[in-house]
Amino acid sequence: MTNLKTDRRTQRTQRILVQALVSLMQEKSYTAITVQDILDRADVGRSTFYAHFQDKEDLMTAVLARMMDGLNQLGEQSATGELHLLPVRELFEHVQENHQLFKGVMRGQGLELFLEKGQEYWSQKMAGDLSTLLPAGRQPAVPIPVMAQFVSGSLITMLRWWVENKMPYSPQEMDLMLHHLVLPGIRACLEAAISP
Amino acid sequence: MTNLKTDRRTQRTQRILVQALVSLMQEKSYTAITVQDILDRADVGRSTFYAHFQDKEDLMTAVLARMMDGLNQLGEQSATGELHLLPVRELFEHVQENHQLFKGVMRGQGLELFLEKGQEYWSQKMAGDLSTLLPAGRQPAVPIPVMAQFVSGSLITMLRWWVENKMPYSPQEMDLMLHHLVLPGIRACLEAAISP
Amino acid sequence: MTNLKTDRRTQRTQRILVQALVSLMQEKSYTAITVQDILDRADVGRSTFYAHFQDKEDLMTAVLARMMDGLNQLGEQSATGELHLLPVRELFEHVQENHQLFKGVMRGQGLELFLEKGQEYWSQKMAGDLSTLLPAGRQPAVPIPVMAQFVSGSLITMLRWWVENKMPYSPQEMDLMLHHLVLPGIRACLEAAISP
Amino acid sequence: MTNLKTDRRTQRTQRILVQALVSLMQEKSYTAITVQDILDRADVGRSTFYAHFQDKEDLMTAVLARMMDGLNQLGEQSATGELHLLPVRELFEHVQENHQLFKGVMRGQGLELFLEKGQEYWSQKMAGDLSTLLPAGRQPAVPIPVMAQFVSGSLITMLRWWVENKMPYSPQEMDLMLHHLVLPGIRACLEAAISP
DNA sequence: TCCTAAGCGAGACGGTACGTCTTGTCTTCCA
DNA sequence: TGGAAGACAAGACGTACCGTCTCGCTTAGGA
Repeated sequence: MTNLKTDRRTQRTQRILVQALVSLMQEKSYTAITVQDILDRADVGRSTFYAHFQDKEDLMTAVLARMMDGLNQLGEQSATGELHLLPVRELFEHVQENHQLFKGVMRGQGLELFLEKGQEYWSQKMAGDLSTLLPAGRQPAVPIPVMAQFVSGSLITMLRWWVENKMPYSPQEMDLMLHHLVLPGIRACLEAAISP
Repeated sequence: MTNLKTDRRTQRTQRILVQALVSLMQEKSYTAITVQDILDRADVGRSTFYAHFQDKEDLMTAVLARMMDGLNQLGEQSATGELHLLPVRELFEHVQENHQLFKGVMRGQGLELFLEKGQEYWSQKMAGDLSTLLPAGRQPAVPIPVMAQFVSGSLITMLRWWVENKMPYSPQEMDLMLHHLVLPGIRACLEAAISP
Repeated sequence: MTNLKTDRRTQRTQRILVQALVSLMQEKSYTAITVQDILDRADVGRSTFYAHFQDKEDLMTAVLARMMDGLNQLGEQSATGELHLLPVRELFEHVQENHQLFKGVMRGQGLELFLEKGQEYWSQKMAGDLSTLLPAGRQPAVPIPVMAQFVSGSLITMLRWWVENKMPYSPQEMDLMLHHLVLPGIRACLEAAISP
Repeated sequence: MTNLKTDRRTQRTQRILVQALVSLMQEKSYTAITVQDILDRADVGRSTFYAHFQDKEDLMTAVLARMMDGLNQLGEQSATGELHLLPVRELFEHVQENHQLFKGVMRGQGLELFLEKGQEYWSQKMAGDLSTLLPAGRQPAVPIPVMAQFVSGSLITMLRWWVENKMPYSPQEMDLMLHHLVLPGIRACLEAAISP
């Protein structure tokens, strides 16, 4: 079988392309980057690009998937306390280290993709966590999906605001403030749950 | 003076163009709309368009400004109770009536512009309202701008989620849920304010 | 009656426009000149221009008519010897004095108009002169219109070449050379005329 | 080498474009032809056009170069007698066969290009031929370049007149008449040459 | 060792949209 | 009330990208 070789080459090319896009996004916004820019940076032919990805957006999706994987590992590592729902500090630290990249991601059309993927990812995670926190056999005052959306939305909103405004607070402070703002509402809604 | 005539014509043209874009956004996303589409719909020459707006984005800004003006009036009308910070119900009702338009606005590159303008608008409004609620001579546990960003972010996030998911709850319910989720955090932060 | 005043204004406007085009053609070719350029130079509104001339070409025709009138006067002044058919020296002298203008006229689309008008003008003049030189009741070896076309064509061709090549000979020399080249052929054709 | 393929494709595209322009010029004047017209006729994309030619004029130059090549071959074939300087009959015959094309070439801005290229081509050819006819070590009464310009100018002038006036004489007649008109002058100037 | 099929670079191509530019018309104001 | 000012529709221009394609080169695995 030729597949082994093929697969290895294939994966290498895709990795190179992803890296090229990441690298370019440190310099300009996703929208401003042309396919040609990526080809030049990756030293890859046009047809090769389109053999691996449908279009620029498809490649961006792969980039975001990688990012999400990275963030995911953060969550795994940190122990999740009672209502310490999200590894906020770790998240902000990680973003701080790659703030150029995140700035690129959050400008132009990339923003929509990021919001979509990010929201989806965190809100599902949230939904799961919240379910376990809910006393068995009770209905929360606000449906779980809405709460999940609220939490993940707040998180991403603040993240975006933080990066756009040159990270005026430390990750530790952001963690504290976010929990101050979000937790009371969540706790109230969980406690106010109604027995069915 | 020639200005009277000129101004009247000028305003008429700009209004027509804005209406054309709004009308088109009921049908497809902002990104998918071509300048030519707008010209055809508005029955306007290409050069005329570029005489009034730098590009499509510039026109979109004008559209959003109009929208914000419309929303602004909602806020004026409703009496603002103690912590009934935002006219959430009215807002969701208004969006419900124009949900096609809002869907268009929130897709593609329009989203970024909408978030930018919307966030800015609501968060400034919030910052003002919160200041008045803060007991005089006290520092809140979380800086006002952060709180304002949190509230307006939650609002817009939920709005977006609501429209994208086919408005599964009534405006009244959304108002209730949002206040359940947001207010406890705000109240806590304001009460936890520290005397300087 | 307003006609007097009106006519005077009308003529004044037309004169200003003609002068504006002439003035501009000292700087760039007829083709490169836009109607807007003319309006700016003449300090005249757009509609005014189109009230007086159909288009740029129409104005150019007026300019050329003026030029032809000027050249015509040259012909009148000089005594026409036996076969000294054309006032070549005077013509080249006149062109030399306005060579910037003529350069402009002979570039771009202006060339076509110039050739058309110039050819027509000179060749008709030629046709008349040649008829008188032809012994009565004889047919020339070459039809008069062809001869006229030949002479006027040679003249304009040489004129064009002379200006384009920075006028390498004096008007006196050009006169001499042209007559050396053209006259023998004409004389031969007239003498070889056949009795009908 | 990849060049072979590329060159072959490149030449094919350029040929198609040239043919498209030629084909269109049978129908309307060069000036009236749009780049889009050419693209449609050639079934070629806009960018492809601009990859091969700077603009419409550039393509026109290529068309004229082809025409000149065609005319050149006429000259090669015909034996050049003593003072039978130019293959006039063959030239007029060739033009007669393609008179639609030539009419298109000689209208609008194409005329200037045609005159430029044509004059240049024939006058250089003439200059060469005349030099060989000049008795060695003699100076002609009129400089060779001037004579060459005169001959080629007369030729093109008559050609233009002939086509514009619906070709009222046969190529054979035009040949005869042109030689009647041009040769005496040339012969005189060559004979009047002065020993240096 | 040679052969062969796949991955790949290079880049020509058709197509679409852009923002600029110029033209000739048309409307509105002003003297 | 007739002429000037200039906004406008129309549409061509040259540029920039896109996604498709054709072509040889390279290279690794099986014969």
